[in-house]
Amino acid sequence: MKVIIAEKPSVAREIAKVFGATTKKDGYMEGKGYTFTWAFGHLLQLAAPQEYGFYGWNVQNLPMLPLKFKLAIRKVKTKDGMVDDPGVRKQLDIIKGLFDEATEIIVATDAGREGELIFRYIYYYLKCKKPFKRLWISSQTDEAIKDGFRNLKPGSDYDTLFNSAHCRSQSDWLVGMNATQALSLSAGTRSVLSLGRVQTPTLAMICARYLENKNFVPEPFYQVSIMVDKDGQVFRALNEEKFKTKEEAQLIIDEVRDTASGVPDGGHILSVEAKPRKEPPPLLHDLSSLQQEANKKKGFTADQTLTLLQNLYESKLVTYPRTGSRYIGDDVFAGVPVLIDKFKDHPEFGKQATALSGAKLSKRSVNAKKVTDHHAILPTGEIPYQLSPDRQAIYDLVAGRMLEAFHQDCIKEITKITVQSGSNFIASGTVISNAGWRAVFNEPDEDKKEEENASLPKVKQGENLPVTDKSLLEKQTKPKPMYNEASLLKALETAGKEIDDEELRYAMKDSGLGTPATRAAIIETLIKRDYILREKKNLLPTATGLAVYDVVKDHRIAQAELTGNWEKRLEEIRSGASVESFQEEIKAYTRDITRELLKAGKGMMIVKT
DNA sequence: GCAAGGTC
Repeated sequence: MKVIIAEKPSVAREIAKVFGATTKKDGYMEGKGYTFTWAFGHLLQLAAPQEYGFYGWNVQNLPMLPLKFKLAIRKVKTKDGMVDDPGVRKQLDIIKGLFDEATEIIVATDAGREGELIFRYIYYYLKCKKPFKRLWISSQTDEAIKDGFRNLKPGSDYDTLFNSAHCRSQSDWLVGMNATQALSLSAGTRSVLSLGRVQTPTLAMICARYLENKNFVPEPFYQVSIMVDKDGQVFRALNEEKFKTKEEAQLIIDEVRDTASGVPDGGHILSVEAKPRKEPPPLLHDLSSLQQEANKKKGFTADQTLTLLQNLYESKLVTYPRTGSRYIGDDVFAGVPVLIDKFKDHPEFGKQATALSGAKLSKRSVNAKKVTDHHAILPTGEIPYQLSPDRQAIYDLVAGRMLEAFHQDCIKEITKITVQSGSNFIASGTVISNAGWRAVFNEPDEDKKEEENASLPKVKQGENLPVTDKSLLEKQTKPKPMYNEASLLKALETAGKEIDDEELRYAMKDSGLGTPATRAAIIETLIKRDYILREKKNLLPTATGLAVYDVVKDHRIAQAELTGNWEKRLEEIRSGASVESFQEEIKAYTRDITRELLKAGKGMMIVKT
């Protein structure tokens, strides 16, 4: 008997379907001489400190450097403390029974570092010795699965991938457990002051932005604008120079040849530029972009969006939610026209779905090379029935984005009129001549400038028009806004570096902080620790958060670059570099940070709020 | 009581 093990039930079911195996058993399926079972993500984790003899929280134990890490069943919190998750224990028993009967195991966990770790931890925990082969696919279509089974790889091909995964796991344990105890013990508060490779740089970003915003000194500046009249249609034109003093701006005002100063046609049209601009449709959603959109449009937290999306996924209404890819492969794209047709009767999108039906679809989101473990989020085409309003809202964001992503470009007519009246003034206006993808949600363009005119009259170069008004604008420089969940999620993708270009940001995905699946949990952890709080939409540090930031801000543990460096080393391990030298560096770093925090925490000021 | 990673 061959046993196939997947990372999660949905994938096992997909594979079983391709084989034509339909017999459902408790915790697995079977048919055609194969058995299909699954994990639920990580069933096993590195054992807690007490499993190595480090009892209690005690300075004497630090740094805790286990000689050999142990594995333990995933825990759940109950009123009696942490206990083995009963569901996990049961599934492990089922897997053990199947492995015992197996002649061969086929590893079908997700094609990536963590997928490898999920299987290997099970395999080693169960002390299994059976031979195993690896299924390596990046799409779960029938064709991709069949293809993958024709090309099974030797299990040992992925030994170095496992090594890098295991190193990642141990390193996070060593640095996180030791730093957390060191700081908590030395600060002398009885509360937990947790630190970690991901959560601490995240906290640092929130605190740094908060302080920058709070300490920002606004500087006043002055600009001049005029109102110009074309046959009764009045538009605003702005002098683009920013002046530090009122007096300088006043000189510009004084030169304006407006009607009040006795000049009937004092606005000379120097030039009129009108050019169309194409705005391509947005990419399909991955989890992070959907969380950002849902936060902006509906005010949902990252955690709420993930929960709602998981619900929709379990109801088979949307594809796998925790994806980091905004693309689909050609195989999935082939099914998109049918999918679009399913929305012809949708109350909000019906018209757009009908318009798209049979039309040429944009292929911007189609790129098999950019599909990683999972493709972008799509509706499955199943018809939803009586969704709660929140679930419906998320479902509509997914469905609407699909229609947008395959729609035509939005064509904008951008007009720029330069008016001379003493100095030069510029009027700009954007008119959408063909809405394209923007017709789906039909919402105003968010990055429109304040001074932009809704529409501009037709004027000709060389014309002289009356200037009906002139005004001095008093403005102030503004600080960067505090982080909210949307802007924080975006910043985590690029580890705090500010990159606006969508494609460029996408290229940095692998060097971001955390993963799509964990970012919501990171935010919740910081809130649970009383490091940050939600105030309206913003995420603000608490006194405790700021105190922790103050202690760690100059240490590597607070810097996103730590993850970048680890990732570089882990990638080298994956391609065969020595595991030992990295492990020694991590141990040395653990000793350093523990020693420093034991000292630094003593001077820490925790103001209890 | 603690990390980050995955998922019901």
